[in-house]
Amino acid sequence: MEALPKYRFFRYIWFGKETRIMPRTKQFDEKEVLNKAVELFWEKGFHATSMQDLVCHLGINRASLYDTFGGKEELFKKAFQEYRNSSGDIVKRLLTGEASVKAGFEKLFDFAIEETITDECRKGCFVVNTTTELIPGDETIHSILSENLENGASMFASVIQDGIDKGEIDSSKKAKDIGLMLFTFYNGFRVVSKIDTNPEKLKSIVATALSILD
Amino acid sequence: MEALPKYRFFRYIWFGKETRIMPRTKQFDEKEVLNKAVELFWEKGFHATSMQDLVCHLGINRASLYDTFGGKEELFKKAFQEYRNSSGDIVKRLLTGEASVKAGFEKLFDFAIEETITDECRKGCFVVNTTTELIPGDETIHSILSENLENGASMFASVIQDGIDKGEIDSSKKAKDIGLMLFTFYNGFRVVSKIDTNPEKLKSIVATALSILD
DNA sequence: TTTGTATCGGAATGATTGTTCCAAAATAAA
DNA sequence: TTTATTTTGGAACAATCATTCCGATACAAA
Repeated sequence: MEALPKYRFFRYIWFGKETRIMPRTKQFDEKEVLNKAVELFWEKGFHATSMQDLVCHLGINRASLYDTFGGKEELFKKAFQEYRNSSGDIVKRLLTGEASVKAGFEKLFDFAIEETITDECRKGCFVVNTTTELIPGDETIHSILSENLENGASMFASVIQDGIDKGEIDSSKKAKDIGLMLFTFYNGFRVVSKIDTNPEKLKSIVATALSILD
Repeated sequence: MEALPKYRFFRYIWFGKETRIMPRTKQFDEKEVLNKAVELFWEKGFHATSMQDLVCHLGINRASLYDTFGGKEELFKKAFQEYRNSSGDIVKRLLTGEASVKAGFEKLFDFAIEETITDECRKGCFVVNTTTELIPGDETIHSILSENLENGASMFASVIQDGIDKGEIDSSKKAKDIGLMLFTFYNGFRVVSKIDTNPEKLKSIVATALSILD
Protein backbone atom coordinates (compact mmCIF):
# COMPACT_ATOMS: atom_id res chain seq x y z
CA MET A 1 0.00 0.00 0.00
CA GLU A 2 1.41 3.32 -1.05
CA ALA A 3 1.77 6.09 1.49
CA LEU A 4 -0.24 9.27 1.07
CA PRO A 5 1.75 12.33 0.01
CA LYS A 6 2.83 14.56 2.84
CA TYR A 7 1.57 18.07 2.27
CA ARG A 8 3.62 20.78 3.86
CA PHE A 9 1.94 23.82 5.42
CA PHE A 10 -1.28 21.89 5.72
CA ARG A 11 -3.26 24.49 7.64
CA TYR A 12 -2.33 27.23 5.20
CA ILE A 13 -3.91 25.33 2.37
CA TRP A 14 -6.81 24.14 4.42
CA PHE A 15 -8.04 27.47 5.73
CA GLY A 16 -6.93 29.45 2.73
CA LYS A 17 -5.37 32.27 4.65
CA GLU A 18 -2.01 33.27 6.13
CA THR A 19 -1.98 31.02 9.14
CA ARG A 20 1.23 29.25 8.09
CA ILE A 21 3.37 28.23 11.02
CA MET A 22 7.13 28.40 10.52
CA PRO A 23 9.15 25.61 12.07
CA ARG A 24 12.74 25.33 13.23
CA THR A 25 15.23 27.06 10.91
CA LYS A 26 18.19 25.38 9.20
CA GLN A 27 21.28 25.30 11.35
CA PHE A 28 23.80 25.48 8.50
CA ASP A 29 24.64 27.68 5.55
CA GLU A 30 23.51 25.94 2.37
CA LYS A 31 26.15 27.64 0.17
CA GLU A 32 28.90 26.77 2.59
CA VAL A 33 27.89 23.13 2.75
CA LEU A 34 27.59 22.96 -1.04
CA ASN A 35 31.14 24.25 -1.38
CA LYS A 36 32.35 21.44 0.83
CA ALA A 37 30.55 18.98 -1.44
CA VAL A 38 32.31 20.57 -4.42
CA GLU A 39 35.68 19.95 -2.78
CA LEU A 40 34.91 16.30 -2.12
CA PHE A 41 33.43 15.44 -5.53
CA TRP A 42 36.18 17.44 -7.21
CA GLU A 43 38.89 15.45 -5.44
CA LYS A 44 37.42 11.96 -5.56
CA GLY A 45 34.93 12.03 -8.40
CA PHE A 46 31.32 10.88 -8.36
CA HIS A 47 31.67 7.13 -7.91
CA ALA A 48 34.48 7.15 -5.35
CA THR A 49 32.64 9.60 -3.11
CA SER A 50 30.18 7.92 -0.76
CA MET A 51 27.29 9.49 1.09
CA GLN A 52 29.13 8.51 4.25
CA ASP A 53 32.11 10.60 3.11
CA LEU A 54 29.76 13.50 2.50
CA VAL A 55 28.03 13.16 5.87
CA CYS A 56 31.45 13.17 7.56
CA HIS A 57 32.95 16.12 5.68
CA LEU A 58 29.91 18.34 5.21
CA GLY A 59 29.22 18.43 8.92
CA ILE A 60 25.48 18.12 8.55
CA ASN A 61 23.14 15.27 9.27
CA ARG A 62 22.24 12.57 6.80
CA ALA A 63 18.59 13.51 6.83
CA SER A 64 19.39 17.20 6.39
CA LEU A 65 21.56 16.31 3.43
CA TYR A 66 18.75 14.45 1.73
CA ASP A 67 16.14 17.06 2.68
CA THR A 68 18.18 19.97 1.39
CA PHE A 69 20.01 18.57 -1.63
CA GLY A 70 18.17 15.41 -2.65
CA GLY A 71 20.15 12.23 -3.25
CA LYS A 72 23.76 11.74 -4.26
CA GLU A 73 23.23 12.39 -7.96
CA GLU A 74 21.25 15.55 -7.36
CA LEU A 75 23.89 16.83 -4.96
CA PHE A 76 26.64 16.06 -7.44
CA LYS A 77 24.88 18.00 -10.16
CA LYS A 78 24.37 20.98 -7.88
CA ALA A 79 28.00 20.86 -6.81
CA PHE A 80 29.12 20.59 -10.42
CA GLN A 81 26.98 23.53 -11.44
CA GLU A 82 28.37 25.57 -8.55
CA TYR A 83 31.92 24.81 -9.70
CA ARG A 84 31.15 25.68 -13.31
CA ASN A 85 29.60 28.98 -12.32
CA SER A 86 32.45 30.12 -10.14
CA SER A 87 35.28 28.79 -12.31
CA GLY A 88 33.62 30.14 -15.44
CA ASP A 89 33.62 33.60 -13.91
CA ILE A 90 37.28 33.28 -12.96
CA VAL A 91 38.30 32.16 -16.45
CA LYS A 92 36.47 35.05 -18.05
CA ARG A 93 37.97 37.56 -15.64
CA LEU A 94 41.53 36.27 -16.11
CA LEU A 95 41.28 36.05 -19.87
CA THR A 96 39.79 39.47 -20.51
CA GLY A 97 41.37 41.52 -17.73
CA GLU A 98 44.79 41.99 -19.33
CA ALA A 99 46.29 44.48 -21.73
CA SER A 100 46.96 41.99 -24.51
CA VAL A 101 45.39 38.73 -25.68
CA LYS A 102 48.52 36.77 -24.96
CA ALA A 103 48.82 38.27 -21.50
CA GLY A 104 45.24 37.16 -20.84
CA PHE A 105 46.01 33.57 -21.79
CA GLU A 106 49.19 33.69 -19.74
CA LYS A 107 47.18 34.83 -16.73
CA LEU A 108 44.73 32.00 -17.25
CA PHE A 109 47.42 29.34 -17.42
CA ASP A 110 49.40 30.91 -14.59
CA PHE A 111 46.31 30.60 -12.49
CA ALA A 112 46.01 26.91 -13.39
CA ILE A 113 49.67 26.40 -12.47
CA GLU A 114 49.19 28.26 -9.20
CA GLU A 115 46.21 26.05 -8.40
CA THR A 116 48.28 22.98 -9.23
CA ILE A 117 51.16 23.80 -6.93
CA THR A 118 48.94 25.12 -4.17
CA ASP A 119 46.57 22.15 -4.08
CA GLU A 120 48.72 19.37 -2.69
CA CYS A 121 46.05 16.75 -3.37
CA ARG A 122 46.08 17.34 -7.16
CA LYS A 123 42.37 17.61 -7.80
CA GLY A 124 42.96 19.03 -11.27
CA CYS A 125 39.91 20.46 -13.03
CA PHE A 126 36.48 19.30 -11.90
CA VAL A 127 35.07 19.68 -15.42
CA VAL A 128 37.83 17.64 -17.06
CA ASN A 129 37.60 14.97 -14.36
CA THR A 130 33.85 14.76 -14.83
CA THR A 131 34.19 14.51 -18.61
CA THR A 132 36.39 11.46 -18.43
CA GLU A 133 34.46 9.86 -15.57
CA LEU A 134 30.86 10.37 -16.64
CA ILE A 135 31.08 10.03 -20.43
CA PRO A 136 29.82 7.53 -21.41
CA GLY A 137 26.97 7.66 -18.94
CA ASP A 138 24.70 10.41 -17.74
CA GLU A 139 23.13 12.30 -20.66
CA THR A 140 22.34 15.39 -18.61
CA ILE A 141 25.97 15.78 -17.69
CA HIS A 142 26.99 15.15 -21.28
CA SER A 143 24.86 17.98 -22.61
CA ILE A 144 26.17 20.31 -19.91
CA LEU A 145 29.70 19.41 -20.98
CA SER A 146 28.84 20.01 -24.63
CA GLU A 147 27.53 23.43 -23.75
CA ASN A 148 30.60 24.10 -21.66
CA LEU A 149 32.89 23.15 -24.54
CA GLU A 150 30.95 25.39 -26.89
CA ASN A 151 31.05 28.35 -24.49
CA GLY A 152 34.68 27.91 -23.53
CA ALA A 153 35.94 27.60 -27.10
CA SER A 154 33.90 30.57 -28.28
CA MET A 155 35.08 32.66 -25.35
CA PHE A 156 38.66 31.87 -26.33
CA ALA A 157 37.85 32.62 -29.97
CA SER A 158 36.21 35.97 -29.29
CA VAL A 159 39.18 37.15 -27.26
CA ILE A 160 41.47 36.16 -30.11
CA GLN A 161 39.22 37.84 -32.66
CA ASP A 162 39.44 41.03 -30.62
CA GLY A 163 43.21 40.74 -30.84
CA ILE A 164 43.05 40.31 -34.59
CA ASP A 165 40.73 43.30 -34.93
CA LYS A 166 43.11 45.42 -32.88
CA GLY A 167 46.01 44.37 -35.08
CA GLU A 168 47.61 42.64 -32.13
CA ILE A 169 47.45 39.25 -33.81
CA ASP A 170 48.21 38.46 -37.44
CA SER A 171 45.02 38.72 -39.48
CA SER A 172 45.85 35.56 -41.43
CA LYS A 173 45.01 33.53 -38.34
CA LYS A 174 41.56 32.11 -37.76
CA ALA A 175 40.26 33.01 -34.31
CA LYS A 176 37.74 30.19 -34.14
CA ASP A 177 40.28 27.49 -34.99
CA ILE A 178 42.91 28.75 -32.61
CA GLY A 179 40.33 29.20 -29.86
CA LEU A 180 39.15 25.62 -30.19
CA MET A 181 42.69 24.35 -30.34
CA LEU A 182 43.76 26.27 -27.23
CA PHE A 183 40.69 25.15 -25.35
CA THR A 184 41.56 21.56 -26.23
CA PHE A 185 45.11 22.18 -25.11
CA TYR A 186 43.79 23.63 -21.85
CA ASN A 187 41.99 20.35 -21.17
CA GLY A 188 45.18 18.41 -21.76
CA PHE A 189 47.07 20.80 -19.56
CA ARG A 190 44.74 20.06 -16.67
CA VAL A 191 45.33 16.34 -17.21
CA VAL A 192 49.12 16.54 -17.47
CA SER A 193 49.43 18.85 -14.47
CA LYS A 194 47.83 16.15 -12.33
CA ILE A 195 50.79 13.92 -13.18
CA ASP A 196 53.64 16.42 -13.13
CA THR A 197 53.39 19.57 -11.02
CA ASN A 198 56.80 21.01 -11.82
CA PRO A 199 55.96 24.70 -12.39
CA GLU A 200 58.90 25.42 -14.68
CA LYS A 201 58.01 22.50 -16.91
CA LEU A 202 54.36 23.55 -16.95
CA LYS A 203 55.30 27.16 -17.79
CA SER A 204 57.42 25.91 -20.67
CA ILE A 205 54.57 23.83 -22.06
CA VAL A 206 52.25 26.83 -21.93
CA ALA A 207 54.80 29.11 -23.59
CA THR A 208 55.16 26.69 -26.48
CA ALA A 209 51.40 26.39 -26.92
CA LEU A 210 50.85 30.13 -26.79
CA SER A 211 53.50 30.69 -29.44
CA ILE A 212 50.69 29.97 -31.88
CA LEU A 213 49.44 33.48 -31.17
CA ASP A 214 52.68 35.08 -32.39
CA MET B 1 45.11 -18.80 14.42
CA GLU B 2 46.65 -18.19 11.03
CA ALA B 3 46.29 -20.84 8.35
CA LEU B 4 49.39 -22.62 7.09
CA PRO B 5 50.50 -21.61 3.60
CA LYS B 6 49.29 -23.90 0.88
CA TYR B 7 52.24 -25.28 -1.02
CA ARG B 8 51.53 -26.25 -4.60
CA PHE B 9 53.13 -29.38 -6.06
CA PHE B 10 53.80 -30.66 -2.59
CA ARG B 11 55.12 -34.07 -3.54
CA TYR B 12 57.53 -32.57 -6.04
CA ILE B 13 59.20 -30.56 -3.33
CA TRP B 14 59.01 -33.32 -0.75
CA PHE B 15 60.68 -36.08 -2.66
CA GLY B 16 62.98 -33.79 -4.62
CA LYS B 17 62.34 -35.38 -7.97
CA GLU B 18 59.94 -35.05 -10.93
CA THR B 19 56.88 -36.66 -9.45
CA ARG B 20 54.68 -33.57 -9.99
CA ILE B 21 51.09 -34.37 -10.79
CA MET B 22 49.34 -32.02 -13.21
CA PRO B 23 45.75 -31.14 -12.39
CA ARG B 24 42.89 -29.90 -14.50
CA THR B 25 43.85 -27.24 -17.05
CA LYS B 26 42.33 -23.78 -17.37
CA GLN B 27 39.25 -23.70 -19.55
CA PHE B 28 39.71 -20.16 -20.86
CA ASP B 29 42.33 -18.10 -22.63
CA GLU B 30 43.93 -15.77 -20.12
CA LYS B 31 44.84 -13.11 -22.72
CA GLU B 32 41.35 -13.15 -24.16
CA VAL B 33 39.74 -12.68 -20.78
CA LEU B 34 42.19 -9.92 -19.87
CA ASN B 35 41.23 -8.05 -23.03
CA LYS B 36 37.59 -8.17 -21.97
CA ALA B 37 38.61 -6.70 -18.62
CA VAL B 38 40.43 -3.92 -20.49
CA GLU B 39 37.24 -3.09 -22.38
CA LEU B 40 35.18 -2.88 -19.20
CA PHE B 41 37.63 -0.84 -17.10
CA TRP B 42 38.34 1.39 -20.09
CA GLU B 43 34.66 2.18 -20.55
CA LYS B 44 33.54 2.54 -16.95
CA GLY B 45 36.71 3.27 -14.99
CA PHE B 46 37.95 1.57 -11.87
CA HIS B 47 35.35 2.59 -9.29
CA ALA B 48 32.25 2.20 -11.45
CA THR B 49 33.21 -1.33 -12.50
CA SER B 50 32.13 -3.97 -10.01
CA MET B 51 33.42 -7.51 -9.67
CA GLN B 52 29.89 -8.58 -10.55
CA ASP B 53 30.18 -6.68 -13.85
CA LEU B 54 33.45 -8.44 -14.51
CA VAL B 55 32.08 -11.89 -13.67
CA CYS B 56 29.18 -11.26 -16.06
CA HIS B 57 31.23 -9.90 -18.98
CA LEU B 58 34.40 -11.94 -18.72
CA GLY B 59 32.48 -15.20 -18.90
CA ILE B 60 34.58 -16.94 -16.28
CA ASN B 61 33.80 -17.90 -12.73
CA ARG B 62 34.32 -15.68 -9.74
CA ALA B 63 36.82 -18.05 -8.17
CA SER B 64 38.73 -18.42 -11.45
CA LEU B 65 38.91 -14.66 -11.68
CA TYR B 66 40.44 -14.34 -8.24
CA ASP B 67 42.75 -17.34 -8.76
CA THR B 68 44.07 -16.12 -12.09
CA PHE B 69 44.18 -12.36 -11.70
CA GLY B 70 44.03 -11.64 -7.98
CA GLY B 71 41.53 -9.09 -6.69
CA LYS B 72 39.94 -6.12 -8.41
CA GLU B 73 42.90 -3.79 -7.99
CA GLU B 74 45.37 -6.35 -9.28
CA LEU B 75 43.18 -7.11 -12.28
CA PHE B 76 42.81 -3.42 -13.03
CA LYS B 77 46.56 -2.94 -12.98
CA LYS B 78 47.09 -5.89 -15.29
CA ALA B 79 44.40 -4.62 -17.65
CA PHE B 80 45.89 -1.15 -17.58
CA GLN B 81 49.36 -2.51 -18.33
CA GLU B 82 47.97 -4.55 -21.20
CA TYR B 83 46.36 -1.44 -22.66
CA ARG B 84 49.52 0.60 -22.28
CA ASN B 85 51.60 -2.05 -23.99
CA SER B 86 49.37 -2.47 -26.99
CA SER B 87 48.46 1.20 -27.40
CA GLY B 88 52.08 2.21 -26.89
CA ASP B 89 53.08 -0.03 -29.77
CA ILE B 90 50.37 1.42 -31.96
CA VAL B 91 51.37 5.01 -31.22
CA LYS B 92 55.00 4.27 -32.01
CA ARG B 93 54.13 2.52 -35.25
CA LEU B 94 51.79 5.29 -36.44
CA LEU B 95 54.17 8.08 -35.51
CA THR B 96 57.29 6.65 -37.10
CA GLY B 97 55.88 4.79 -40.08
CA GLU B 98 55.34 7.79 -42.32
CA ALA B 99 57.47 9.68 -44.80
CA SER B 100 57.46 12.97 -42.90
CA VAL B 101 57.17 13.99 -39.25
CA LYS B 102 53.96 15.83 -39.83
CA ALA B 103 52.46 12.89 -41.70
CA GLY B 104 53.30 10.71 -38.70
CA PHE B 105 51.47 12.99 -36.31
CA GLU B 106 48.55 13.21 -38.72
CA LYS B 107 48.36 9.42 -38.80
CA LEU B 108 48.38 9.30 -35.02
CA PHE B 109 45.57 11.79 -34.65
CA ASP B 110 43.61 10.28 -37.53
CA PHE B 111 43.75 7.00 -35.68
CA ALA B 112 42.38 8.68 -32.55
CA ILE B 113 39.58 10.21 -34.59
CA GLU B 114 38.83 6.88 -36.20
CA GLU B 115 38.65 5.27 -32.78
CA THR B 116 36.34 8.04 -31.61
CA ILE B 117 33.81 7.67 -34.41
CA THR B 118 34.00 3.87 -34.43
CA ASP B 119 33.51 3.41 -30.71
CA GLU B 120 29.93 4.44 -30.14
CA CYS B 121 30.28 4.27 -26.38
CA ARG B 122 32.98 6.98 -26.25
CA LYS B 123 35.52 5.27 -24.03
CA GLY B 124 38.19 7.81 -24.93
CA CYS B 125 41.73 6.97 -23.85
CA PHE B 126 42.18 4.55 -20.98
CA VAL B 127 45.36 6.30 -19.84
CA VAL B 128 43.76 9.75 -19.75
CA ASN B 129 40.69 8.40 -18.00
CA THR B 130 42.86 6.70 -15.41
CA THR B 131 44.91 9.85 -14.84
CA THR B 132 41.89 11.90 -13.93
CA GLU B 133 40.21 9.14 -11.95
CA LEU B 134 43.09 7.76 -9.89
CA ILE B 135 45.16 10.88 -9.19
CA PRO B 136 45.03 11.69 -6.35
CA GLY B 137 45.07 8.15 -5.02
CA ASP B 138 47.09 5.10 -5.89
CA GLU B 139 50.83 5.85 -5.90
CA THR B 140 51.72 2.86 -8.07
CA ILE B 141 49.43 4.11 -10.81
CA HIS B 142 50.77 7.62 -10.40
CA SER B 143 54.36 6.51 -11.00
CA ILE B 144 53.29 4.49 -14.03
CA LEU B 145 51.56 7.59 -15.39
CA SER B 146 54.67 9.69 -14.73
CA GLU B 147 56.75 7.21 -16.66
CA ASN B 148 54.16 7.15 -19.43
CA LEU B 149 54.22 10.93 -19.69
CA GLU B 150 58.01 10.90 -19.82
CA ASN B 151 58.13 8.21 -22.50
CA GLY B 152 55.35 9.68 -24.59
CA ALA B 153 56.74 13.19 -24.60
CA SER B 154 60.26 12.01 -25.40
CA MET B 155 58.99 9.78 -28.20
CA PHE B 156 57.26 12.83 -29.69
CA ALA B 157 60.39 14.89 -29.17
CA SER B 158 62.73 12.38 -30.79
CA VAL B 159 60.56 12.16 -33.89
CA ILE B 160 60.57 15.93 -34.13
CA GLN B 161 64.33 16.08 -33.57
CA ASP B 162 64.76 13.64 -36.46
CA GLY B 163 62.72 16.02 -38.59
CA ILE B 164 64.92 18.93 -37.59
CA ASP B 165 68.07 16.94 -38.34
CA LYS B 166 66.74 16.05 -41.76
CA GLY B 167 65.97 19.71 -42.46
CA GLU B 168 62.30 18.91 -42.61
CA ILE B 169 61.50 21.19 -39.68
CA ASP B 170 62.94 24.61 -38.98
CA SER B 171 66.05 24.26 -36.85
CA SER B 172 65.04 27.21 -34.67
CA LYS B 173 62.39 25.03 -33.08
CA LYS B 174 63.05 23.07 -29.91
CA ALA B 175 62.07 19.42 -30.30
CA LYS B 176 61.69 18.75 -26.59
CA ASP B 177 59.36 21.70 -26.00
CA ILE B 178 57.18 20.98 -28.99
CA GLY B 179 57.07 17.30 -28.15
CA LEU B 180 55.86 17.99 -24.64
CA MET B 181 53.35 20.51 -25.88
CA LEU B 182 51.93 18.15 -28.50
CA PHE B 183 51.73 15.33 -25.99
CA THR B 184 49.79 17.63 -23.68
CA PHE B 185 47.56 18.58 -26.56
CA TYR B 186 47.03 14.91 -27.33
CA ASN B 187 45.68 14.39 -23.81
CA GLY B 188 43.26 17.25 -24.23
CA PHE B 189 42.22 15.90 -27.60
CA ARG B 190 41.23 12.61 -26.00
CA VAL B 191 39.14 14.51 -23.46
CA VAL B 192 37.40 16.79 -25.95
CA SER B 193 36.67 13.96 -28.37
CA LYS B 194 34.62 12.28 -25.64
CA ILE B 195 32.32 15.30 -25.67
CA ASP B 196 32.20 16.10 -29.38
CA THR B 197 32.80 13.36 -31.94
CA ASN B 198 32.32 15.45 -35.08
CA PRO B 199 35.21 14.26 -37.26
CA GLU B 200 35.50 17.46 -39.31
CA LYS B 201 35.70 19.55 -36.18
CA LEU B 202 38.27 17.19 -34.68
CA LYS B 203 40.36 17.22 -37.86
CA SER B 204 40.33 21.00 -37.83
CA ILE B 205 41.54 21.10 -34.22
CA VAL B 206 44.40 18.75 -35.07
CA ALA B 207 45.39 20.73 -38.15
CA THR B 208 45.64 23.90 -36.08
CA ALA B 209 47.72 22.19 -33.41
CA LEU B 210 50.08 20.62 -35.94
CA SER B 211 50.65 23.97 -37.63
CA ILE B 212 53.28 24.45 -34.94
CA LEU B 213 55.48 22.10 -36.94
CA ASP B 214 55.43 24.37 -40.01
C1' DT C 1 2.94 29.68 26.68
C1' DT C 2 1.03 26.85 23.40
C1' DT C 3 1.07 24.79 18.94
C1' DG C 4 2.44 22.75 14.65
C1' DT C 5 6.00 21.45 11.78
C1' DA C 6 10.73 21.23 9.92
C1' DT C 7 15.28 19.95 11.40
C1' DC C 8 18.22 16.84 13.63
C1' DG C 9 20.70 12.60 15.28
C1' DG C 10 21.02 8.10 14.63
C1' DA C 11 19.20 3.60 13.88
C1' DA C 12 17.39 0.64 10.32
C1' DT C 13 16.86 -1.00 5.59
C1' DG C 14 17.71 -3.70 1.65
C1' DA C 15 20.83 -3.79 -2.13
C1' DT C 16 25.43 -4.21 -3.59
C1' DT C 17 30.29 -4.22 -2.66
C1' DG C 18 34.86 -7.14 -2.78
C1' DT C 19 36.35 -11.39 -1.14
C1' DT C 20 36.48 -16.18 0.69
C1' DC C 21 35.10 -20.75 1.10
C1' DC C 22 33.74 -25.47 -0.12
C1' DA C 23 32.15 -29.48 -2.36
C1' DA C 24 31.99 -31.32 -6.97
C1' DA C 25 34.04 -31.84 -11.44
C1' DA C 26 38.03 -32.33 -14.25
C1' DT C 27 42.45 -33.85 -15.76
C1' DA C 28 47.54 -35.07 -16.35
C1' DA C 29 50.76 -38.09 -14.47
C1' DA C 30 51.59 -42.35 -12.00
C1' DT D 1 42.42 -46.97 -13.16
C1' DT D 2 44.07 -44.51 -9.40
C1' DT D 3 45.85 -40.41 -7.44
C1' DA D 4 46.73 -35.72 -6.46
C1' DT D 5 45.53 -31.18 -7.14
C1' DT D 6 43.50 -27.52 -9.63
C1' DT D 7 39.53 -25.46 -11.68
C1' DT D 8 34.87 -24.51 -11.37
C1' DG D 9 30.16 -23.11 -9.85
C1' DG D 10 27.72 -21.14 -6.51
C1' DA D 11 26.80 -20.20 -1.79
C1' DA D 12 28.29 -17.42 2.01
C1' DC D 13 30.52 -13.57 4.14
C1' DA D 14 31.20 -9.16 6.36
C1' DA D 15 31.52 -4.51 4.96
C1' DT D 16 29.77 -0.73 2.70
C1' DC D 17 26.50 1.36 -0.44
C1' DA D 18 22.46 4.90 -1.04
C1' DT D 19 18.34 5.73 1.05
C1' DT D 20 14.41 5.86 4.42
C1' DC D 21 12.40 6.25 8.71
C1' DC D 22 11.37 7.84 13.41
C1' DG D 23 11.39 9.90 17.91
C1' DA D 24 13.36 13.92 19.98
C1' DT D 25 14.47 18.63 19.49
C1' DA D 26 14.00 23.35 18.26
C1' DC D 27 11.72 27.31 16.78
C1' DA D 28 8.39 30.84 14.39
C1' DA D 29 3.86 32.16 14.77
C1' DA D 30 -0.41 32.25 17.31
